[in-house]
Amino acid sequence: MGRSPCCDKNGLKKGPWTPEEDTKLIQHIQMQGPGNWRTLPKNAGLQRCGKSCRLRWTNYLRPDIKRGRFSFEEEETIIQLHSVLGNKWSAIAARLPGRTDNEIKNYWNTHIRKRLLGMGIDPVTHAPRLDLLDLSSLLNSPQLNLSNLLSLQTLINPDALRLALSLLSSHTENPDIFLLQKLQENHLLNSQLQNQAPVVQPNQFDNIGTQQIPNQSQSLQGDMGQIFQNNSSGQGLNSNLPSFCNGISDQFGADVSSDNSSFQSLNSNSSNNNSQNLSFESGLSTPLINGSTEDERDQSFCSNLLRFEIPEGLDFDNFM
DNA sequence: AAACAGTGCAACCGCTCTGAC
DNA sequence: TGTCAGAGCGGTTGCACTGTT
Repeated sequence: MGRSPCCDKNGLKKGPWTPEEDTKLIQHIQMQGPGNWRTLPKNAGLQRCGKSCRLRWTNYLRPDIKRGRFSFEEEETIIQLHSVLGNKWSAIAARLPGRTDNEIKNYWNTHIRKRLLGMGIDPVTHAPRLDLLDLSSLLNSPQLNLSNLLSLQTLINPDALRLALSLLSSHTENPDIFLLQKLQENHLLNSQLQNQAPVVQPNQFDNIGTQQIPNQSQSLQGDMGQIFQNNSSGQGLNSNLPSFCNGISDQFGADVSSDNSSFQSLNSNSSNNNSQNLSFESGLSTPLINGSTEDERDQSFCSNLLRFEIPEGLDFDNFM
């Protein structure tokens, strides 16, 4: 179609804005309003394209922009919204007064994403990915039993399973190698029986609310419950998780053993299969946590992440 | 003190969406 | 109904800053 560019690139300035340019833009918008962005630079006496002016204004100069470090509440809100909305940064920004989509996007990519990965949580699906955790520390514990291993199989990527097997193979005194081999065999069997990968893939839950969730995900709740149930007695997987993720297992242990509600979001959605009636209120009313150290922050961050539930009655249209 | 690597963020790019004609 | 321009959006880049060796 050959659409014309938004502006004539020749002679127009690019790169960082100077204070003088900022002043010109602010003064013009305060007097005239933004109006037409394409004609704005000329009227304001700026050697910039309209698009650059619009971005500068919306991302930096707007008077209602809140600058500075994200609070913990904001961070939690971002994570929770992202788990529902995905990379709809503008929709997320609409729920965070004073924050821009660009700012949130940057903060996600530079801080939150890394932290989630470090905790073994897939930043795309927000599901725990045990294959992202340190499997060697996980498997070197004598407390690992067949029940837990069989429970893990829906979460562990077959490649990670093979890796774990090889790790255990190097510890010949460890009797769990037999169990792991059984687990791998079971994996192969599942793969043959079902014409799909028997693991939780990153995008497995992308279509929650819009289509039927595979049975695989329904088994997830029971599996996770089984895994973390042992935790209440101080045994089981909890002690095998890396220290930075204690918050996860603590929370799971408590929640699952009491009411089996962890991961309810996945199942409640799959059973309801009705994204139109979901409400976001409880999802946004996150508890205020005053942890000040990074460790405390990570722990509560970790636990609350996995507690997130997509409430019934959420109306996605409100966010789009 | 200098070199290098890692990190954070503002700004840009290019595609998509939307509404006017 | 199709075309087009404006605006919005998500992904990416480039650079300044900071920490480490």
